Amino acid sequence: MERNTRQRTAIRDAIALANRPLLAQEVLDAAQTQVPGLGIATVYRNIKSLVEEDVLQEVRLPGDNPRFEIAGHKHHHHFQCTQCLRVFDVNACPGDMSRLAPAGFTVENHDLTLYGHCKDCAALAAT
Amino acid sequence: MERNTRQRTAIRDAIALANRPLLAQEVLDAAQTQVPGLGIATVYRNIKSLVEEDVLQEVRLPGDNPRFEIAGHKHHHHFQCTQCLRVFDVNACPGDMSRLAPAGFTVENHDLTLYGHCKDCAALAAT
DNA sequence: ATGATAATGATATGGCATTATCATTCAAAA
DNA sequence: TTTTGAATGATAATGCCATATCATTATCAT
Repeated sequence: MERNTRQRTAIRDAIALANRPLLAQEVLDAAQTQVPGLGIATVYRNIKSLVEEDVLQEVRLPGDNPRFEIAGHKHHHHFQCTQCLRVFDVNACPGDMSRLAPAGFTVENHDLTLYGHCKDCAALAAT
Repeated sequence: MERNTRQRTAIRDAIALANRPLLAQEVLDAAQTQVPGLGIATVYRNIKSLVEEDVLQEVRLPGDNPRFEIAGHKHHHHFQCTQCLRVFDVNACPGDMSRLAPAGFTVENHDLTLYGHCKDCAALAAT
């Protein structure tokens, strides 16, 4: 992955513009609007190299396949809409979690996932 | 699954005694101490029916296969040791998460996973 | 204790995400 | 513009978890 191809650019841009973590399939769908013939293998290849280059970072949610977002965001969490299943960033954190763990356990990190209805789906449900 | 077999009992007991969520493979390992010839297919079959009967409930952690614990516990979260990879219950919760979500989003539920060293691994690391 | 049949164990199969293969295309250095 | 090999796209192969299959075993109502 040393050359700048239309495909690679479309993949990186699709993830950057989405502003939320995308599944490999979502990346393919989004990037195909720029490069119609784009193949899924190219998506996986470029995601992998972009993660190795720290341009992207992997986001894992319980029970789901990996999603990818632009790396470098400060500590944050995620929200998954139970309706459309899309995942969004949550730029907030309840704070220190050390006190929650049982005695003798040391807490180094944490993951928080919120579930509910996203703005779009909540608006639809309200009608 | 209408008969009480040694296998079914061993599987349910193994999960109950572990007092933490177990992977199918961990259930097999634990239950085989009671029923040496136990097969993995029987573990999957019984876990499935015990979940349908609400005796067990599934626990999903980011990036991991399903684990299973006795159902009916009150709202709680989980801790995964980054050393031994075992998962433990955390009987605590930071509380209401509604305020964390972006405007327009409604929060109905949440999952929290703590990462660090469990009591056993922390003790070993301290030596 | 016996018989009907549910459950088991070994293993083949399925499902699905990801990776490997390879002929072809195309980026970019000269 | 030519050249070269990295990247692509189509698809086969892989890996892993879970389920299906089926001959055998064992539960439990009678």
